[in-house]
Order: sequence, then structure tokens, then C-alpha cells
Amino acid sequence: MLSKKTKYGIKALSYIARKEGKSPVQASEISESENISQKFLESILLELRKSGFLGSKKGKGGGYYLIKEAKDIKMTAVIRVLEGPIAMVPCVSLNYYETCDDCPDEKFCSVHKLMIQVRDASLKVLGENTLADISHFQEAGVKK
Amino acid sequence: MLSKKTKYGIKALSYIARKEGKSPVQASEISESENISQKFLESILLELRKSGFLGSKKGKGGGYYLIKEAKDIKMTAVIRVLEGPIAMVPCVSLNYYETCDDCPDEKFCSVHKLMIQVRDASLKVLGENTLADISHFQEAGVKK
DNA sequence: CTTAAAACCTAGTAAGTCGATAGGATTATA
DNA sequence: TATAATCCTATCGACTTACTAGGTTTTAAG
Repeated sequence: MLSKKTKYGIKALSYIARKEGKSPVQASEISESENISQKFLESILLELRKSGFLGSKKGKGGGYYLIKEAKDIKMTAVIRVLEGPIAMVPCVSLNYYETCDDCPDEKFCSVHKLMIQVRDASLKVLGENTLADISHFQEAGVKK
Repeated sequence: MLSKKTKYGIKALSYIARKEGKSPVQASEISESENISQKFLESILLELRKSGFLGSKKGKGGGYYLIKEAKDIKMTAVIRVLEGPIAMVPCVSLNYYETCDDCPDEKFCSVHKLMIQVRDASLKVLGENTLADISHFQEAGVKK
């Protein structure tokens, strides 16, 4: 299950992407428009800034803005920062790999085999979709 | 992330599938062979029995056995029983659907759009793989 | 230069979940 | 009758989640 943090984070990024070109977007505006607790959202936006997705401007008229273009932000990157691993089991994670303490040999693990396939399928979808794809409210990014 | 319960459950089913044809398999045997706490495993096997995957026989020489053939057990079914929804967000779940309390309209939700694609990709993999596919230790079930 | 509006920061917390463990009751076989 | 197995209920510590509280700091506008 996706945490609320990740969900809210994606919604916020998407909101900012849609407003792009104009002045920075305030947390309060996103909070109201997307029905997210403001304080909680603030902490998420802060994290997105620290991980290089957002820039910010303090003081009156301040707010958040995208540092890269929406079309250059892959959803894999967003989810890895907010949620952590995309894989469902650490032993098949590319970015957060860990051995299982049970399981003497991954090659002969039924779960491992299955979860590699799930991971690859998810990775494909999340790698093909950018922030731009999910923010324009038409058909999502199904490329040929 | 997959819970240990689901992981152990799949491993146990897979173990039983490999032993099939002979007498029932004991929890203690699976527990030792797969390095799973016996008591915890017992509760998982019980759940798998109650949900119709396993039959059991009590007393000396008892144990667990598959009720259906391994090739007729889709991994979607196993995961739904042990883990719950396959979707990462309730609002895109087929079997455990729930509306989000934020989000006025799913059609215009960026997360929704993305997670439908992820769900479909996962569903495809888990629907194509049966217990038999992941239990035979060759290439997993990649059908054409 | 003062006020207001914004981001930024740290800490805490209630509720829930997870991964077990404990301690037996029940049933079947030999 | 002894033993080996499933079955059942309850509990528990550690951890995570989704916040909330209570500010500090920075900036712009009047």
C-alpha cells in the first residue's frame, strides 16, 4: 500500500506542475485544493525540496516550484524518495537491496522469482510515466 | 512491501506443491526447511486452510496438502488472501475498492491514473503465474 | 520599520500493524 | 494410553504512520 505521504507528495507535485510558469505555489494553496493537512504537507514539500525535486522561496509571496521540467521527472524517482523501494521484497530491490535471513539461495526461492517479475512490471510503468504524463488530464503516458 | 506472512505463506505453499503426491506435509517440516518460526507458520497454514487452499489432517502422520492442483492456483488469489489488495491504493482496487476521502473526482486524480497502470501490470504478472510456475525451479512462468 | 505571510524545524503522540510467542485444547494414529 | 500433529485464543514489544503542536526564520509590502 502506498503511504499517504507518497500519495500527497505526488498530488502536490502534480498540482505544482499544472501551475508552472507562474509564481511559486504556496503550501496553503495546495493543502486547500487537494484536501491535505497543511502541516503534514509542509513536511512532505520540505522533503521534496531536500531531495532536489522542488525549489522554494521564503517569505511573503514565496512557495514551491519545480526545479526540473515535469517531463524530466520520472515517477520511479519520486516514489523511491517518498516511499522507498519499488520492489515488494528487499531481495529483489535494485536500489535498496538486502538479503533475506531465511532463504539460503535466492536462485531457488519461489517468492524471489515471482517478485522479480512484479518489480520489472512496476518499474516499466513507473519509468515510462513522468510527472508531465500524470499531470495533464488526458490519457496517461502510454507510449508506443 | 510484502509482509512476512505472505512471503512465508507462498514459500510454504510452494514447498507443499513440490512434495505433492505423497502424504501430507507437516508444519514442523516446512518450518525447519524454510527457516520459519513454527508457531507463526502454523497460523498462516491455518489461514490458508480456512480460505480453501489447503486441506489438513490432524493427529499423528497428519499435515497439510493442496486442495487444488498447483497449476490451478493463481498467485493473485494467494496474495489477495494473505496480503489483501494487490493495488497500491484502495481507489484502484478491484477486490477491496474504497473511495478516497480527499479526491473529489477520481477521473482527475494523478495518483489514480498512475496506480491503475501499476495495478494492471502487477495483475498481469500475478495472474499469469500459478503456484506450479513458481515452484518448479526453472524459468518462471513467462508464457507467450 | 513594522507587520504579515510564507517556509523551515523539532518534537511528540495516538493509533494501528507486524511478527512473533505462550499456552494450551483437540484429534488421530500406533 | 502415549504421542504427534493440527487447531485456537490471547498477548506483547517494537515499529510505523499520519498527524499535531509550537514555534523560528526569512521575505515582501505598506
